[in-house]
Amino acid sequence: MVVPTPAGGLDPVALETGLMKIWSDEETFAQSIEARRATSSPFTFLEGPPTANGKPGIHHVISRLFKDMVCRWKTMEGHVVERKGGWDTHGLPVEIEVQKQLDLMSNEAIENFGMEEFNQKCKESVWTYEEAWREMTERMAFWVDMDEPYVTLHDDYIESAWWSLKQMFDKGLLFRGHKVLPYCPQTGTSYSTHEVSLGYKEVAEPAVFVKFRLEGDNASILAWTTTPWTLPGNVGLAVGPEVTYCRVRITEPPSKSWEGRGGAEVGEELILAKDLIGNVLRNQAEIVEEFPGSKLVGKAYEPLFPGAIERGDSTTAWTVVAADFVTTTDGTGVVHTAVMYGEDDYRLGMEVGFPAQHTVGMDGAFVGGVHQNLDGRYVKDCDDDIINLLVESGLLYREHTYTHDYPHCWRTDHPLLYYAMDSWFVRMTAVRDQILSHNSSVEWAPEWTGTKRMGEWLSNIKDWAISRERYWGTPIPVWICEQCATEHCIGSIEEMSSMKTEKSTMPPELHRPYVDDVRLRCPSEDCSGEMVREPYVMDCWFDSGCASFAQWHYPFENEDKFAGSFPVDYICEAVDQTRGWFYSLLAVATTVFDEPCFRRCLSLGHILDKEGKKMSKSRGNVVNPWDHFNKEGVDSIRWYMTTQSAPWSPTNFDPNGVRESYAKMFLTLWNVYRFHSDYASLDGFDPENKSGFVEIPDRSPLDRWILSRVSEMAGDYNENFYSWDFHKAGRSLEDFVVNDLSNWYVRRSRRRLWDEADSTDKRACQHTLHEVLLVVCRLMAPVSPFMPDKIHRGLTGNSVHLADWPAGSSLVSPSLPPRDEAVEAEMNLVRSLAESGRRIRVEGNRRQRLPCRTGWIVGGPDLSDFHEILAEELNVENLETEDDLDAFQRIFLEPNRKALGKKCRSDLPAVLAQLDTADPDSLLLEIEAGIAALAGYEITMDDIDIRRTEKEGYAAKTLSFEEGDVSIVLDMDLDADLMSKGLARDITRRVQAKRKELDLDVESTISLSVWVDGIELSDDDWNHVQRETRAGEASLNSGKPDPGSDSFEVDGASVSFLIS
RNA sequence: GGGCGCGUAGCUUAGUUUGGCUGGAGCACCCGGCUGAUAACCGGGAGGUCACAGGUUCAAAUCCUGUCGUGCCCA
Repeated sequence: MVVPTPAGGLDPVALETGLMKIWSDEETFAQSIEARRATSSPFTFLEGPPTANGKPGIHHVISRLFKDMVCRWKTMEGHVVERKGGWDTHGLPVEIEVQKQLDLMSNEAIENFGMEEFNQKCKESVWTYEEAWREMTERMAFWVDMDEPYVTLHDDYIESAWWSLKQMFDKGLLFRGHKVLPYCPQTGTSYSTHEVSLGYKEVAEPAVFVKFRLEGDNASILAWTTTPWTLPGNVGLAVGPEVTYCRVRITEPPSKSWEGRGGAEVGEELILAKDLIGNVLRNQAEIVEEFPGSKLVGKAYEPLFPGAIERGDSTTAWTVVAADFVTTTDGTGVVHTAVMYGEDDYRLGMEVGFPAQHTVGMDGAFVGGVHQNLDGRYVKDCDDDIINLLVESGLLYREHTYTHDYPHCWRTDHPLLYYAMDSWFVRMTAVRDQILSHNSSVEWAPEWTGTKRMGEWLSNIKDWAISRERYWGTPIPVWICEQCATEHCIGSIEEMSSMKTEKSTMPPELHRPYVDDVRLRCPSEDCSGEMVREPYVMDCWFDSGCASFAQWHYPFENEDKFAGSFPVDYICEAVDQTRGWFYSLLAVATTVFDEPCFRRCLSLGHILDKEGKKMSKSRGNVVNPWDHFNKEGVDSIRWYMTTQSAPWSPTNFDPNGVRESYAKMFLTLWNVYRFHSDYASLDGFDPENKSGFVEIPDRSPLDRWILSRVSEMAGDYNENFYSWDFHKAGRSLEDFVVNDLSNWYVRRSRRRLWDEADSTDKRACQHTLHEVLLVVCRLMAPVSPFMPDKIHRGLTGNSVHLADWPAGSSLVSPSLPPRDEAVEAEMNLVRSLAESGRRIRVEGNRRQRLPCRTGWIVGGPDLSDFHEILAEELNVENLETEDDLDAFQRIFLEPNRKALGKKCRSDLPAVLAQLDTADPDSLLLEIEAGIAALAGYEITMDDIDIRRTEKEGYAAKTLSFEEGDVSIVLDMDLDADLMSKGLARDITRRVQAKRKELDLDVESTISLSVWVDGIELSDDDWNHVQRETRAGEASLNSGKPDPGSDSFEVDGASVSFLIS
C-alpha cells in the first residue's frame, strides 16, 4: 500500500541530488536494462566519444540529452538498451595542448624532448577533464556505462583498428600518395585547417607575370604567380578550354611609368586571356589572333629552370593542359602549375601525368640541382633572386606587389608553404556506390542531413588521407622492406609478434616510439630484408570510425556482442559530425564490412549564445552548465533544450528560457502533485485499495474529461517521438499540464478534496489525479528524468524508469484511459463560455467577485453536466438555458442613408427624425407587412439595417461555431442581496490572504473581528465568511475598528478586519 | 570561393512540407481581474518591413531567382 506523503515545497537541486543518490544505491540504471532482458529485443546505441581534454560546456549537454532521451524511451518501450561510454583520446588537439604546456614549438623540439615522454604527457593530458565530464554526465542524468568505457588509446582498441586497416589493405584499398597541406618547415609540421585559421595575416609579396616560351613558335604564354619560389617546380600550364585567349604583338616600347623589372620587346608576341589584356599589359599591343583555350592544349614550352625536374616518362611535362578551375578573375587566365605545391596543381598533375617531384625539401630549402644560385636556400629568401634570374633570361614580363591574407604558422610566424606530403590513403573512390547505398539506408533526422549534406558530399567522394606525420595517435601498421620495398600491413599483435625480427622486442604498448622500433622480416620470397614501419599515425577520425567494432575488441573478443549490435540502431551527434564521425563510421563500415554502420542518426543543431554566436573559449561566451544545474536543475535544462526548438535547429541559449521552463512546467507539475499528495495523505488514500476504487464511468464528467484529454495528448506525444519531433511532443505535454491539468482540472476540483468526509466523488478525483499524474510522469521521464521519478515513486513506490511506456509499443501494452470525445467537446465549449463571461464582466465593469443573479446559455449542446462548474466560473447564482436571444435583446433600426437619401432627398432629416422616435418592433412588423411609411415615404427592408443590442440590465457574448451560435447572457442587475454576497466574498478573500501572510496552518482556526460601513452584510453571508475562514470566534461590528486592523474599500463600502 | 542550414514582435519561437480567414503563442512591458496552488493563472492593450530585392500567382511568411547577415562543413 502506498499512501502518498505530503510533497512539501520544491527545491529542484535537492530533489535531483537526492534521486541521484537513490539511483546509485538502487542501481536503477542497471535494473532498467536487466528488467527488459526477457524481451530479448535489443535497441543498440553507440556513443560518439568525446575528448576529455576540454571542459564540458552547456553545448555538450544537448547531444548527451538526446542520446539519453531516446535510450530511456526505448527502454520504457521494452527494449534492452545497453550504453557503453567512450573516450576519444588521440589527435592533434591533444598534442597542441601539450606542446603549449611544455613550450615545444617544433617537431625537432618534441624529438629532443623525447617522443616517449611527450606521448606520456599526451596520455595524461587526455584525462585532464575526465572528472569534469563524468560529473557533468552524471549530474545531467545521462545514463551511460562510464565504468567500462571504450578508450581509443587502449591496445585492444588499437588492435581492432589495425585489423580493420588490414582488411582495407588486403582489398587493395590502401595506397601511398601525396597530399598537399599547409606546412611549416620551421616546426616540421603540416597544419589542419583549424590551425591554419589561427594564423592568417595580411602580407605584401612580390607577384610576377612570367613568359613561358613556346617551342616552335616565337610567342610566349604569360602566367601569373604570387609565389615565385614555386616557379622552379613548374611542370605545366593550365588553361580554360572555353576561355577566349589572344595572341598579341607588342607595338610600342613601354611608357616611362613602368615600374619594376621586366618588359617586352617591340614585335614580341604574348598569349593571355582576352578579358585580362587590359589588366596585365603595360605596352601598346595589337591583337593578332583570338581563339579558345582548347587550341592551346598540347603545346609544349621551354622549362624555366632546365634540369630542376626530370621529365621521367611523362609525356605532358611542360605542355599546356585544360583545367576546369581556371578563371579570368585575376592573373592572365593561365595557371602556372607546380605539382607539389598546390592542391589543384597536384590533382591536375595526377590526372594528366605531370612528374611529381619536389624542388623544395622538408626543411623549406631548395634541393640540390634546382639552380646553382638557389640550391640549399630557404625558399622565401629567394624571391628576389628568382626574379633576377627570370630577368636575365628575358622571361619576366612584369613584377608588382600583391597584398593578400596568407596563412602563417601560429607558433613561429613563418609563412606556411603548401607542400605535397607523403601520405597514405584509403581508396574511397572505389567504394563510392556502396557507401552511397549504405547512406541511403539510414533513417536520418532531419532527412536533409542524409540526402543533401552527406549525400552530396559522398557523391563527390575523395580518397581519404588517413596518415598524419604526428606522434600521438594510433600508429599506422604498415611496414616497408628496406631492400625490396614490399609493403606489409599488420592486423594483430599476434601477427606482429610472429613477424618481428629476433632483435626487436615486443612494444610495451601500441604507440610510438615503441612500435617504431619493431622491425619485421620481409615476407616476400627471395628477400631477406628487414621491414621498417612507416612513421605515421592515423587520422583520429579513423579511430572513432572504428568504434562499432573496436569498442568490443572485435574480432579478437566479444563476437556475440558485436554481432548483436551491428549495425547499431541509433547514434546522435551535432551536425558538424556529418563529415566527421558520421562519415568515418560509414567509411570504415563500408570498406571493412560493406554494410551501413547505423540505422538511425539524429543530427543536432548547435547551441549558440544569446546573440546567435558560436560558443567558444576565445569568445568567452561558453555557458557553464553548473550555473543551471545548481539553480533551476537538470530537469528544467533538459526540458528547455527539448522544447525550445527542433533538435536539428541551431538554438540560441537563453538562460531566461531555463527559468521559464522551471517556473511553468516544473513548478506547476510539482504543485499539482503537491495538491494531490497533501490531500491523499490527509485522507489516507490508497490507490490500490479495490474497495475504494471508482470505475471511470462512475466518475464525474470533469474526471472523464481530463482522463480523455491525457489520453489524447499521450497519443500525439508518442507519434511525435516517432517522427523525431520531440519539441512538439514536449510542448503539447506542457500545454496539457499547465492549462488542462493545473489551470482547469485542479482548480475546478479543489473544493471536491476540501471536503473532509469520505465520498465517492472525492475518491474519484483522487484516483483520477493519480492516474493522470502517472501517465504524465511516464511520458516525461525520458526527457526530464528527475521530477517524474520523484512523483512516480511517491505515487507507486517504484521508479518511473522501470515503468512501461504508456502509449504502448510492440513489446508493452498501452495503459491509457478511454477517450470520450463528446465530453472533450463539451468542455471546450464550457471553457470558452467561461472566458466569454469574464470578458462580459470586464466590458460591463462588473468585478468577478460580485455575483450575478442569473446567467443563461443560449443555443448549443446540452451542457447540464457542467452547469455547476460554469456557474462558479461565471459567479452566477443560477445558470439557466434559453432557446433564443429575443428575451434579452431588443432591436433598433438604423437608417440606410444611401437608399433613403436617394428616395427622400431633402426630406431625409424628417424621415430620420421619425425613425428615431418610432417603436422599432412595430415599425419592423409594418415593414415586413409592406405598409410602413415615415413622413410620407414608403419604407422597405432596403431602407433600414436591423441591429440588436442587449436590453437594459443584460450583457451577452456570442460564440460562433459551425454547428451554430452559442451565447452567454448575464443578468447585470444589482440588489442588496448580491451586494452582500459580493462583500462576503471580498472579506473572505482578504482574510484568507491574511492567513497565508501570517503563515497559518490550513487547519487552524482564528478569531475574526470585522467592521463594515456602507453595505448591509446578511447573516447568511456572515456565517459563510466564518466557515470559509475557519473563524472559531467572530464578531461583526460597526463603529471604529480596533487599531492594527486591516482595511479595504469595495463597492463603496469601507471594511476593516482583525485576525487574532 | 563551394555545399548545406538558419533569418518571423525587444527576447525565445509556431506557421513554410501541401500558397488561401485579420501571421499565432510564451517571456518582458502597460491596464484590469482572480487566488489558502505557483516564480502561477485569467481578460485586455501595446509591440511585426515575416532579413532585403525581384519574380510566379486571383492570392506569397510559405514557391522561384538574387542579395545581405549568421552557423556548420569543405576549399
